[in-house]
Amino acid sequence: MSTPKLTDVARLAGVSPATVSRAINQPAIVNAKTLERIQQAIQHIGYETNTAGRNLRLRRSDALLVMISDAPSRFFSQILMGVEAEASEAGYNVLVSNTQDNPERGRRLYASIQQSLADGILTFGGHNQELGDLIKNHPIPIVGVNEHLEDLPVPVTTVNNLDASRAIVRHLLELGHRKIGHVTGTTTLSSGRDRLEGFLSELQQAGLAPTWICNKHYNVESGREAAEEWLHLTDRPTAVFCSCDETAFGFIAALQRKGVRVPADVSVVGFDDIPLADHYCPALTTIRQPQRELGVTAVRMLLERIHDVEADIPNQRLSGELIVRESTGPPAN
Amino acid sequence: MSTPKLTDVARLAGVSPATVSRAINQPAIVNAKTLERIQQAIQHIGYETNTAGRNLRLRRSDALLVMISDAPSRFFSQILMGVEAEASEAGYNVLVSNTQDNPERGRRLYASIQQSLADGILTFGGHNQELGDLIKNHPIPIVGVNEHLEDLPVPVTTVNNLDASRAIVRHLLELGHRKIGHVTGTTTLSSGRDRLEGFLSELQQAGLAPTWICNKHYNVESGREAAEEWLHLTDRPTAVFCSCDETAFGFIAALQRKGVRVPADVSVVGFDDIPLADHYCPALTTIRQPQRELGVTAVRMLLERIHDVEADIPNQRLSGELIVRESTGPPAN
DNA sequence: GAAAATATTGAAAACGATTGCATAATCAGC
DNA sequence: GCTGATTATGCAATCGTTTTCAATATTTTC
Repeated sequence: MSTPKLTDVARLAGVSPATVSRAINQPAIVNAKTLERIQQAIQHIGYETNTAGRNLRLRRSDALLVMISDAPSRFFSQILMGVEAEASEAGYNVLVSNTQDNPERGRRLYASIQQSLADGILTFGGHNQELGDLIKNHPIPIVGVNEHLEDLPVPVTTVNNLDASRAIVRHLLELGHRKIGHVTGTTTLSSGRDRLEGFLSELQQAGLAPTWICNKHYNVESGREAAEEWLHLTDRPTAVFCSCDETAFGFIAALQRKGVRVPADVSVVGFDDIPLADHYCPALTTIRQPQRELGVTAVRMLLERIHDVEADIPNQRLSGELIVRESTGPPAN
Repeated sequence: MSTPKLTDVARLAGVSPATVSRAINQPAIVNAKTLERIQQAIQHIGYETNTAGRNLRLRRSDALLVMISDAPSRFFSQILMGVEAEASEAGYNVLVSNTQDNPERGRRLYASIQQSLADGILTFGGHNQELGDLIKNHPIPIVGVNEHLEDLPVPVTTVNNLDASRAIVRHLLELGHRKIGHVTGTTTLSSGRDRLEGFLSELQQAGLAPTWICNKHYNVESGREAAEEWLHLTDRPTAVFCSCDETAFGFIAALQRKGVRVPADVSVVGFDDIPLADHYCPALTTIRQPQRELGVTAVRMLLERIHDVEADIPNQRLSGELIVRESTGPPAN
């Protein structure tokens, strides 16, 4: 007497379970009269199809898996919201899993995927040994978010890091800066490399060489450390492109503490446009990432792959927008 | 020839499927010799139990559902990491779902829960109509995180907002402040109310009345708005307790823009201790929330409830820690 | 050494849905 | 009114596990 099942509906409607199943999944092929009777019955006893039974029979799961291989990324939750919305729209559930540091957990996860835990994988963050193995052994739909996966035949969606970085440099050049520095992100990640490359190439095109390259990671501490270095430079850049907003904040805060003013003494640019960027003092000039759209796009790509395993899915580069605020201005002199 | 199943293992090991199942789930009751043979076979063909089949038979899902009813909360991803880690440890998967604004989606979700989509629910954020209905109709294990759910018999885990707020006020009193204000969080949420109440009660105990109460929400904009108000006050508090770090940042940034110095002109305290708090200028005095631990605790409570539906599970209040940094100091005069 | 107790295993029936094949019912055309 | 095409339905097998019940093998006990 617990949850009603297909059979209960069938009995109530006076038809066979097969017909009820068809009424639900392919209403077109069942007689209008019968259909209505069945729908009434479903309404009446509040029937909902059982996922486990259906999954077992259909050998699929209606679930997407979100994998995060590192600490919660900079704006993970924003993207996740996009993922969730789009997936749910398409009738899929979203599983979250973190493979951090634990190869065994990663292995178990991948193993369980082959059998209907999830129909596809969305992976955040960089390359990953187990992921590579998985793909080799069991072709399963996978789409990468934010970072390219070296050597792996996995379509990815990212912001156009190259163009965005170039736009930043152009902005600084237009303000009159000639001595420009860059605090890199994690350069083992493709985004870190692309931002660096965009920075370098645009400078080169202007006939300039970078004044300062500071190799760091995507976090606040990196900004503070970079500030230390900057303070000790003999030839200081008048503008610094930090690889993400957090780094920019750490950089600015550490400088302010030493009495250096932004942008009067040095201009600073970030990347991402996190909510705080507009409410910092000074408000941060940065690149707005289409966070939610990244999630949505990733799901669309994944579903396409799921529905047609052979489909050739190209990488998607979404464009970031330069948001000019207070942290950039003309060079001191 | 695709993924090996129980039967394949059985055939290879020369036993019945039943024995293989036992070897996996209750190794103790199967003969040592047989057990080893079975394990060899499992290893050999790389068998992994099929979730759908198992779930169907056992009528459960080994999955927990994370519900988020509002925009990605302030430190959602941190807590989610805790949830994921603890759940995975116990062999559970984590589903993420967002019911925001869409009652139909909420309904569908709840409906599908009754039948093995998830064994339990973790809900972030406040009360929720559908949730109430769900509980009434189908008792299912649920645990709340961060916020109390009015009227619903749902155990929750939160930081001890009352004590933390009191600690903040005590800190400000010790610094010599007598005119203290509070920018509230969302007071339709229990956390917002508790922080306010802690603030008021500690002041009262010191024989003081609040100088300023500014009703806002948990976000950056609120901080900026509150700053506007503060600037127009005739009797300005010398210290302001902002209900979360973001609000504090918005508040400080807007003040700095007007030339008001923190903490020289006004002391500011936040709540949460997000990563940026330590790298702001000035570094923010705030309450450190045990974010990851909140997630872990929530999962433990939920699992307890799942294993014993009758269990009486008390609310868990984790304690926050006051972190004194640069944004608070003695009053101006 | 036989009876009784215990330890291992297997056969078969679920769990709840979907679907290929076959059958029954309806209908068009002459 | 009969044949052949079409439309609707039902039967029964299947997806991969788990578990009850009964049967067999192994010990233990006297």
